[in-house]
Amino acid sequence: MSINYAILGILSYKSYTGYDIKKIIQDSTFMYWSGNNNQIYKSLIELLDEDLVTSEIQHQESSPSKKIYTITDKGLIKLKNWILSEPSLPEFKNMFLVQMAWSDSLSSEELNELLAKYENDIKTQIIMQKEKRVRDAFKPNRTTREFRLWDLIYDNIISSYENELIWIQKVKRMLISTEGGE
Amino acid sequence: MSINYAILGILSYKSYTGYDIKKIIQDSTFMYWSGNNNQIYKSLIELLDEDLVTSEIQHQESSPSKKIYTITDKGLIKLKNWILSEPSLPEFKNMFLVQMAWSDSLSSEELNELLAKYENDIKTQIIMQKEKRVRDAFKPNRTTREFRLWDLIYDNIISSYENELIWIQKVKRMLISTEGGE
DNA sequence: GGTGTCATGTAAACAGTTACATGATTTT
DNA sequence: AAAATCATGTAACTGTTTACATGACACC
Repeated sequence: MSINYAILGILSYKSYTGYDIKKIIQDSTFMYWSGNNNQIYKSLIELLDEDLVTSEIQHQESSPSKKIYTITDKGLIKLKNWILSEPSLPEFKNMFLVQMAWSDSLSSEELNELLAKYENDIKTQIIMQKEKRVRDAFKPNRTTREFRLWDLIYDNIISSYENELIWIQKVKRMLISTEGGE
Repeated sequence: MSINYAILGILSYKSYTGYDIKKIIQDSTFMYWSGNNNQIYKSLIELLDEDLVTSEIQHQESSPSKKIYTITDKGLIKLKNWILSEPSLPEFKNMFLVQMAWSDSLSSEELNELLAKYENDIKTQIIMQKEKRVRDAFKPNRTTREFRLWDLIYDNIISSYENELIWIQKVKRMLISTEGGE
């Protein structure tokens, strides 16, 4: 499971509990998994079985016990090998394109409304992602280079949405400019 | 299942067999499902159960029998309602960003190599997607507007990859310009 | 007194992929 | 002679989501 590498990465930064990891993944845009319990706790069991992480139980008064996971040397090697491995291509899954593919059955008004809704949703996303960039708590910053790498990851996400915005605005222009034409 | 709407859309264009639909989806970039048998044939059974499509068996000499699926009025209504419904946001799933997040553990050379590989893969994709745009067989074109809509879908895919290329080139510049710095 | 956070985990359902199975015809 | 295409379908597995379950504390 690819989420295992995301978790190994997080643990290479610092030791965490499953609950911590869950929150980090849920709050992250680029670590795109939902981060539900089932995924995280199952992953951690797998990583333990493969000796890529160890766990230490920490009892607390008046709070549930924690299991703190720490990456092993074997885990660090596995992580580095994966980082060095062939990158995979981004997956663009956009149900809106499927909707658009058959939207010639709509009237101009209906189609314009649909496009406007999508444009609005994208604009909202851009604002949200820009806020996230400023507010996010989990942002490794051990070296100047690491800080820049993480900054560029935020750039990627924001520019993806901005590119989508430019595209949908082009779509609107192209369809309005030819309305009723031919 | 969202693929059901993609199939309804295809059948709103023309009646097809499961095998035809499978090939259309496999060849399409924006209909992003793998289009394996299990998905298609299961979907078609569901659509039949809900009376959104009907099937007609066509026997052929010296070839396996076909089941030709045709959309019903109920199916057309269901499709139109879905097209008019709230669009969902695009999903950008990019494992490369996760790789990059922890790549400060690499040397400059290793990192540059990783970035170069990704840049190359993206460039290849752009060429492939531009070829697909020209060569694709399945491209509804019943009205000028429909032709334009499909053209804009191709634009979306290509511009997504082009945006990714611009981004990775920026990443290279940003990291090289500060190499060894601070 | 209800909701939210901390912290672990499991059960059931749904979605998706890979591989298997059949059998004829066509292409290399 | 082998591989690919046409055409249907199933089995087994993997991955993902939603919901359930527990229990204490903090906040409103």
